[in-house]
Amino acid sequence: MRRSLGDWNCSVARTLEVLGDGWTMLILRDAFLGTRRFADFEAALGISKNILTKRLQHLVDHGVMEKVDAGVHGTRFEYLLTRKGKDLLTVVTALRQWGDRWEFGPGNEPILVVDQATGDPIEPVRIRRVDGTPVPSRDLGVRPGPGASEDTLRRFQER
Amino acid sequence: MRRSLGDWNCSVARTLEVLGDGWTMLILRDAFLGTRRFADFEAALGISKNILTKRLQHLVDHGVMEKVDAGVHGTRFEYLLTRKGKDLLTVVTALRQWGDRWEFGPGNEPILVVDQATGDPIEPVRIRRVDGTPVPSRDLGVRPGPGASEDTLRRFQER
DNA sequence: CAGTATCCTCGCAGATACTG
DNA sequence: CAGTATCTGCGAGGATACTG
Repeated sequence: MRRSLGDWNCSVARTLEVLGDGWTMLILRDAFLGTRRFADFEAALGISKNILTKRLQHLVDHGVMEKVDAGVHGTRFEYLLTRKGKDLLTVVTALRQWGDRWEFGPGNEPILVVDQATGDPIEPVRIRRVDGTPVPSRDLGVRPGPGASEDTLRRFQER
Repeated sequence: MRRSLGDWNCSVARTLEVLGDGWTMLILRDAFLGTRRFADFEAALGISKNILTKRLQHLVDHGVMEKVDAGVHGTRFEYLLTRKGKDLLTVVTALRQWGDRWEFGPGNEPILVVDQATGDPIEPVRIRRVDGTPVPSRDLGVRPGPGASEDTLRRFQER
């Protein structure tokens, strides 16, 4: 039986529980691009209503989006990214960036990260040393952190 | 009917086609931590053999991992991250980081990114300005890039 | 427009047994 | 050890109709 992702003592697994679903990431991508209304998500993604309802609800439940009534006359709901949600831009960007590099070819990015004040493009996510210099991925390693399980530690030693 | 993710003209969707599955990300997490052998993935994840076979095969097909015979006496297969695969560390790190911040609390990271030469921890992924200074997520915006569809552009204008 | 409420289908994932 | 082969279920996702 597959354990629930939330049971893992692992931030990666916990995060996947929130957005591991196939649609969620695409909803977020569109949200970053400014989509706010139910019908717009529906049309853009070609997702069925009941699924979209469930996904949006799930995101609201986890505090990633908030549902606000932006109705001027009558009700009109909008789904907006919270701060927690906006903080997922690194994840979306990392995904896009990898796709640009390995699955797509450069120059085709449908999403661009920009400085909101100036509108200028911003350098995409990178892993850096503490002095700020970027590290090529071949020079990067990984080791268990403070919260790692005994099992993780053991397997890490063996390698 | 749901379109195949690969049909989208979007790097995010393309990437999700490679690793959008529920297990794949966790396999990669363990791969980064040094897990190489079939049985170790199996034990660590509690995944059933046939599924694991399929996932690993999928990753090999997409050039994320390679299956090599590391047998000294007899055959012993190992699944290793390719360069393309190692380049996913930004994605895994972004996921972990978000989980640390929003779902877990700090100081619990089972994975730590380190400089392979020194072993020192490395600053996690961030989005930065061209001058190298990091940008808080609330100051970040997004706009359609070169490859954006007409539809995306239109919805972006409306917001 | 923004959803509920049903019904249905297909495929992912699990369990188990077997193989070189 | 590293899989393949088979059977089974269950639930995510789709289609459609209906509602305030």
